[in-house]
Amino acid sequence: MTIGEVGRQSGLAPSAIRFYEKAGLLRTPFRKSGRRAYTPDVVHQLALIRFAKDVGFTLPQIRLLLHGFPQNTTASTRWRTLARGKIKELDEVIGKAQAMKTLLESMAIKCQCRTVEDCAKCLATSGKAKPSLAG
Amino acid sequence: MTIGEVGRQSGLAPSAIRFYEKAGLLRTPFRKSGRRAYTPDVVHQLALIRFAKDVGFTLPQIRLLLHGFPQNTTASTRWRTLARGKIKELDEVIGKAQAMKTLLESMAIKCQCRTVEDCAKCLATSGKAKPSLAG
DNA sequence: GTAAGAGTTAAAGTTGACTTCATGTCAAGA
DNA sequence: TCTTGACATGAAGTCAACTTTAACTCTTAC
Repeated sequence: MTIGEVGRQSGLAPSAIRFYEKAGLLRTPFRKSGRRAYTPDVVHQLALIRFAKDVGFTLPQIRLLLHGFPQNTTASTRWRTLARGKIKELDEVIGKAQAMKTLLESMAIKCQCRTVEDCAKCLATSGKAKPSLAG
Repeated sequence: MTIGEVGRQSGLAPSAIRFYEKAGLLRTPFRKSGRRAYTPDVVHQLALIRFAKDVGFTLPQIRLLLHGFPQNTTASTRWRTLARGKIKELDEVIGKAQAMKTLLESMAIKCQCRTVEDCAKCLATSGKAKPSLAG
């Protein structure tokens, strides 16, 4: 398969496929007169990469998942190892977003300020009571 | 106050304060022999900017909040107007992150694949049943 | 034989919110 | 007076995950 065909089947731009290759996610395929000649299983590999991206992994993390463990490491072990940290990250994202939403809703409901300058002073005086988002 | 003092009081780098000025969040202050000379209320304004950032607004949105409405628009109206869209965005973020987490947990629990290549094929065959994250 | 279309590369551009750098000015303290 | 430190500016660098561009090669169809 040419890189164009792989792109159509996987829904990716050829440039993205080349990029994944350079990033170490895909092995360099055979070349036929200079051009990449893929076997069809690369489409599965790309689907896996997409799935990993969908659950939040970065490209370096996906490279780790694919090629960063001792060779006899099972896939389930690889997933579990990486999933632990990522689930933590996701919990943080969720918590932070919920805190932001709460803060925003209470602001939209309770703010009686006439000018934004009033808000600035209001925040300064009530600042200590505000829930913190830091972390 | 010099920009350094403002930075120390607001917890921001002077470069960030200059950046906010250029981005249209802060009005250009008076100059004393070329240097920015601030009145203390800029610290409140910066606290407000930080708060807006904390609840998820981008700098262009904050500029809108501060200077993008007719002058007699109340602060509460400004907040409500901008909060509506942002809350929607946050709901999407939360939903997406929760979906990612669910997918990741089920992967970590249920994956029995020996190699990651098996995962790739497994995803290809069961792909239609997978919950979509698109959107 | 030639033109269109797809492939190749390396390098630069994109977005957001800044920081860092290079270079220059200025002011206060010893 | 001289040094040190803070300030000024504009340009370039940062991160992620690609895309776009420029310049070139190669295949295929006519």
